[in-house]
Amino acid sequence: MTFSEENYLKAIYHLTSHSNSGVSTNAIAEMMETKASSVTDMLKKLSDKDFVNYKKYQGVSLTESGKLEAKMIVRKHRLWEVFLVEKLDFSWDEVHEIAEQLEHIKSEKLINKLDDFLGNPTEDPHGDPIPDAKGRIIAIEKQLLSELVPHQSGVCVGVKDTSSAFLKYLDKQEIALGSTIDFISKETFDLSLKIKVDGKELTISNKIASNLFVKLL
Amino acid sequence: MTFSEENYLKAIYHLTSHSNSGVSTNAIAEMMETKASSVTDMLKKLSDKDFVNYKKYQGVSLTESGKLEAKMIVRKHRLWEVFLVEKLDFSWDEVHEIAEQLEHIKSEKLINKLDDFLGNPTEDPHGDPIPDAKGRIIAIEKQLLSELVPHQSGVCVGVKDTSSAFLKYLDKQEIALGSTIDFISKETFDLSLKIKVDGKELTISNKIASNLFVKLL
DNA sequence: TTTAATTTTTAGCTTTGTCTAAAAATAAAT
DNA sequence: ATTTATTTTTAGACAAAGCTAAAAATTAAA
Repeated sequence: MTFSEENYLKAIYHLTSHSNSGVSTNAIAEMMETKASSVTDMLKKLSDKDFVNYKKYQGVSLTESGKLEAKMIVRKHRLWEVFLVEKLDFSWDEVHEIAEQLEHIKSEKLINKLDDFLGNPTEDPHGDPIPDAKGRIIAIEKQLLSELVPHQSGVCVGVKDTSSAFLKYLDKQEIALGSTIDFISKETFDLSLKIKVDGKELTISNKIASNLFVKLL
Repeated sequence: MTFSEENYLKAIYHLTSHSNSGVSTNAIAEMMETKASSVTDMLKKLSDKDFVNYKKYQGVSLTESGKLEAKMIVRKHRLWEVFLVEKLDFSWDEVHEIAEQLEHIKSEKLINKLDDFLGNPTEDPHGDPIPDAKGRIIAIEKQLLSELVPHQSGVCVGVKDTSSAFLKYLDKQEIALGSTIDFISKETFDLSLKIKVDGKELTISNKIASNLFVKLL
């Protein structure tokens, strides 16, 4: 399995995980920052290897085998992110790029030993679940902060947007995984939210709120 | 810099490190398990990028810039090997292949943080020196066990052959880095050596002795 | 010092993954 | 229900890195 094939599988996995139907050639091209024609070529190859169900013009979905492969790549990516943050003291906005490289290292023994070394974590530094060695995922119950109604409270358990810009914003506002968030009120004009983060009052835009996952208290 | 370019630089580095003259196309081809024609192609590319001094039919050597690149790859390889053995509990015969992949991960920050995390080791699990961030190498004084004369003693500080077969043999004989080795006598017929390893008497072939580095006591 | 053997390079082909441009299929709109 | 727009696929080209086979240069041998 080449790096490129792995990246396609991962992209298809992420595009289909939240909407269990097929995904379009264009959607993959956009996510991979490549051209639709390149995607078509790769889909043929992945289809030959039975990693995807592909019929011309009909979109594509992962086979069981493709899904497992994709999960193993995600597993590696997220475990390496934990390593970088927990052991090497990287901040959560720096780890994605490096993990993009590390996720392609091939050694099952390595990844399972790394998993043990890290204490078998179930979430990565952004709150995303880490598949186990068999591809099982324990999904935590969580919702977007923007979906709450005033006077509800929760603990910050994840971010939807993992861009460096967003994560650095959160650092500046001292919002981190584990922070307690009390939803005080919503401004009807711009949908901005008044919240308390670990007791400290703060106003955030709706865009911020719709990228923060919380677990209700 | 591609993986392939990095692998060529590394090969040329290893081939020239112990004999500071140029190296032949064929020697590189043999080390890389590829064809001479492929080597020629790559040498042109590396020469264009000023990593090697190359003139047709005249052999090749590394430029300063090429040597530094090569050392950084060796640095990464050996630091990852330390990580695998010290932190993930791999044995010294398992780490080479995985480090061959990890050495190509691109992030200076990563490798320097890893270096610190490991306590800035100066040797890898096989006793080979680890270049520092600037490419400096502290060479330990060592010689092959086969070069000693009877009644000399030393501490095992490295192996020349790092093949899995050899390392597993050493494990079986309980010879490890740090073992004290007393050279008792040499058999004139087959040049085999009678030695004591941490006090325990043992006979080893000359082939074994000429792949073990010791530091004289 | 020619001839023979070896080494190295060139020329041309293959595969992988990408691209552009054009054709075909599907979806949307009048 | 056509026409128009969009999406997707095909066809053909390109760069990277490898290969084989043949040519050129170097080295060794007679």
